[in-house]
Amino acid sequence: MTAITDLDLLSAFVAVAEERHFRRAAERLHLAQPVVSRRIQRLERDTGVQLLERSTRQVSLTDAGTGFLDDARRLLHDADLAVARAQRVAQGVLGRLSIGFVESVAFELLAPLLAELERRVPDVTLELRELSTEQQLTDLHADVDVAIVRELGEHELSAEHLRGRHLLTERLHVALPERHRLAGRSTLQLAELADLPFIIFPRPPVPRLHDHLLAVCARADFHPDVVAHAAQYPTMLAMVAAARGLALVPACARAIRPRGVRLVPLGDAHATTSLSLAWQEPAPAALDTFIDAASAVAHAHDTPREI
Amino acid sequence: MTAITDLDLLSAFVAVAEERHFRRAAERLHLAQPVVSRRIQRLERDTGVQLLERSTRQVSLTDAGTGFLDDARRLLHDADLAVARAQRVAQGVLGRLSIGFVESVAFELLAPLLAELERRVPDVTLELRELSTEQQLTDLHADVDVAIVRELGEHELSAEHLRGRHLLTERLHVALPERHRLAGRSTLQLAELADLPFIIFPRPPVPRLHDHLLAVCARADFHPDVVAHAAQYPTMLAMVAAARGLALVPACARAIRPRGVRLVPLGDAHATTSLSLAWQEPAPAALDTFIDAASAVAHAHDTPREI
DNA sequence: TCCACTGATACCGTTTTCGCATCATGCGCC
DNA sequence: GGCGCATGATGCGAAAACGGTATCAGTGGA
Repeated sequence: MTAITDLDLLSAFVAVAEERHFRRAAERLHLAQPVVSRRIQRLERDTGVQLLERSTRQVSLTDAGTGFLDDARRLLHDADLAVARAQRVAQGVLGRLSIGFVESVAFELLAPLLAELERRVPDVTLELRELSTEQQLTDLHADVDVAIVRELGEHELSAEHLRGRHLLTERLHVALPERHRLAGRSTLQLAELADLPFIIFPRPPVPRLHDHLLAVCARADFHPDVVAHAAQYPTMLAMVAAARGLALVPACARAIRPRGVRLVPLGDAHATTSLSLAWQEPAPAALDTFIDAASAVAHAHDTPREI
Repeated sequence: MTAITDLDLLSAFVAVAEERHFRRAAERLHLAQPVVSRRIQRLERDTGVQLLERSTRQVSLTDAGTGFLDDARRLLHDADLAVARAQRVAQGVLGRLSIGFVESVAFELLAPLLAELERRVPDVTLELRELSTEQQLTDLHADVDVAIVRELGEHELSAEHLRGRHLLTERLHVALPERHRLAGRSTLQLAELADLPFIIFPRPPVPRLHDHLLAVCARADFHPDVVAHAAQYPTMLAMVAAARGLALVPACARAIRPRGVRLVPLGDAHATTSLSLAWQEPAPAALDTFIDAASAVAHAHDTPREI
């Protein structure tokens, strides 16, 4: 098998072919002229093909050399390109990133986050998957590189290679039918809702938020009177609009402007809910940029408004 | 500039990536295992990118390595391809050959010659140019790699790097109007034509054939009574058919079966005309095959018939 | 005829690279 | 749970490869 192993030989050949002069080619390559002579000899020996016709007065390409010149240039270029691509993947500016997120992220956060990622890493292909928090933490290493989840506890990060980071905390709001007697209030206390009917997230599919909201109520010393369950926000808010009960939702639910529903912020200090990032090591290099972008976008949404 | 110079590093990387095992990769490459370890290290150092994740128990590709594997395989393949192409050009089975030929070659010789070349060197692109002998010998190094010419003298080959080779000799025929009194003869002697009117090739565009035919007549001790000139065979034979005169043409003119014209072979020993190849060094590698094919085709046409 | 200039070669010191032997580490088995 | 085996990494000495300087040899022009 006669094959090329050293791209320096190709560089020498390209230089000589373009300069048609061994000494000038050597200068271009910052080498002594005999080195270039030997590289051309080695290239011709390795390929078994005479590529250059040379006398002491002039250098010219053979037919085989003419064709090989194009191939050599392309090979050198492709080699550089391959290295550059690998470097860009390692830097996280090229590649693929699979992002999982809970439904409510799509209300406000997702659009500016995608815009920011497009700005920072346009060559990273994003795969978006709307999933529940539970599904995401389970599938984390399979389909999802990074998850945006609700109510991630610090203690959960002890799992193997599981890492997490708090993103933002938002105030809980009460969703009321717009003709409800409390709908005109600018703020409410949980205690005022103790005897009212609640629509709440069902435990089996979304246990985390279910448990969190019950815990929030418990800190206000009551157990809500649950009259219905809904696993998605539009369903839940439609039920509120139909005056079946009221619901506790994150502030970002305001963004979907539900018809016939008023959202009133809760004044209780602990009436909040958090969004966090979670991922599993090793992660794609684009993750760092993603975390940065997500934090920036969350911060921009967080500070101007009250939590 | 961080770049690859050694394709052996890529081979090592591909082997390790495919085997996911340094020792097996080393065996595949017929190397000791430490060599492979160091080649991977060198590749990662040269590119500045970690391509493999390796513990003592398993080897896996990083994201950058996964993409780089494809590029590395393609680069190695392209390098082999480039060498193979150059070798094929040097062997003359790939490339380009420009063939010049005089008009009469198209009558008989050209078709089987092209078929033979297609069979022997299908990847050689042929450029065909019908030109006079004079034009070909002038343009030889410019546009035409090899010329098929009439009446090439040995003394002409003394020119710089001009080479030649006799191809075939064919008998001259007399072209007569089919109702001419001599048209029924199976053979004729030049001396019988001494007083008849001749149509002949004009000297300026085709001096070689003009001079040759006059010389042939001179050896039969007469100077033809030239009543008209024609530079192409169809024109000349149309004039013969119109009974303007008679003409001397090579045997291959039979192949065009001119209407209203009879071709009668000349019995004189010297009443022949030759086709030769001419080329200029250096010539494309495909020339050898061409000479071989042309000789074979000429021989096949030459031997079954009388010259 | 000589000179200037070209690519090829000889030689030498340095660097690189190879293979062997060995080390460090991590998983599995008893 | 400690021992053993397999794996990739490292140390080292010998050999090969490589680059640079000096020089040779061929060619074309003054």
